[in-house]
Amino acid sequence: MSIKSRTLRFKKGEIIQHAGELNSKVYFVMQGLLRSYSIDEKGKEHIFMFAPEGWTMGDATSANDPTELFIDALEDTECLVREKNPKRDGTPNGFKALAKRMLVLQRRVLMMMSVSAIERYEHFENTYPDLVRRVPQKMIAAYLGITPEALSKIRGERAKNR
Amino acid sequence: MSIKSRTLRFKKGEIIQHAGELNSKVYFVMQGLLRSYSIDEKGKEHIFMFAPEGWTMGDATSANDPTELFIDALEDTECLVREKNPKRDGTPNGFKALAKRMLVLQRRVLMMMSVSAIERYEHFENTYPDLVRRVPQKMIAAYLGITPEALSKIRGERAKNR
DNA sequence: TTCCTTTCTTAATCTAGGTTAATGCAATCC
DNA sequence: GGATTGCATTAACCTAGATTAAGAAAGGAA
Repeated sequence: MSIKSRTLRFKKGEIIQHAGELNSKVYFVMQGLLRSYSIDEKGKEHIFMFAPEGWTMGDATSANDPTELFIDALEDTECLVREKNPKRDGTPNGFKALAKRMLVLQRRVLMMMSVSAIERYEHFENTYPDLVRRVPQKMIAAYLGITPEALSKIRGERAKNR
Repeated sequence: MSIKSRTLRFKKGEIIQHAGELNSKVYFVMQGLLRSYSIDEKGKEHIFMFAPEGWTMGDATSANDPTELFIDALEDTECLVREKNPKRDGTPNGFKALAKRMLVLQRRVLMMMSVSAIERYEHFENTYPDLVRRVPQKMIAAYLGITPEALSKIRGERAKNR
């Protein structure tokens, strides 16, 4: 294990990454505890993950895009820092593809925690405009994590208000 | 793009992968629509993802472990099939590490959809026994996707029943 | 120590979404 | 064609968890 990487120390409470800034680093925790989290419009924190000893912490966004998560140290922490996204290939199974799927998953987890069923539905509509027609309602409900009855109600109410 | 891969066709409704069996394949959809899902103890389906044209569908488990998801075709589908987990390296940023993080995420999404707050808390306890003491309650709540008040109530009730 | 801030708990209320059940429709099979 | 099966909708009721508020306990800083 000797890709170029240096050791960094963070003090308890220190903010390592602010959402919205560029940060191409990944942190491997040797000692201590990091966490990553987002803050929604209401100011509420949603913790994406904890990284104690032996875990790796990083935002799934590409090195060129603004980060979506805050990262801070919950304890005095010592870790190895590396650059993320070695830009190998574009094959369907390459790093890039995996990284992209990670990002989708990261957002999905955060959505499940922070937004209401109707917002998740609307996000689904935007992400996959054609699937709304290709897939039965009850499957969309199962994807959103609600019952078909709840989805039907939501859609009914939304249709009324317009 | 020419890793060895062959084309397969599935008919609408066909089940491509059963949870619990070994399956080392990854499917890249050329035409049609696949979905992956789990079935919980109550028999309820939870859809993990849809894969229309251009998307890749695969279970995040390693090629040697039993799968956790069902995969079926929602439409007649044509796709490229490849083997997953090219076993490159064990560096913290290698495929293996990424794949492991994917699996954790996959499970987390499914948990958010299918299990109650108290079950998520107990799963957290088992996964990170020491973090329960190292991290403030309110942060555990933010990780579970509930309020600190709700977590406090849950813990209080559980302490009573024993 | 004392003060101050943050965290945790308890309790009263509220609400999004679940559950159950009935109905109408569309698709599939004989 | 009729019969069966599965899907979508509506409505009445129920419950897990949110919200609000107020104390109690626990840390930190002086």
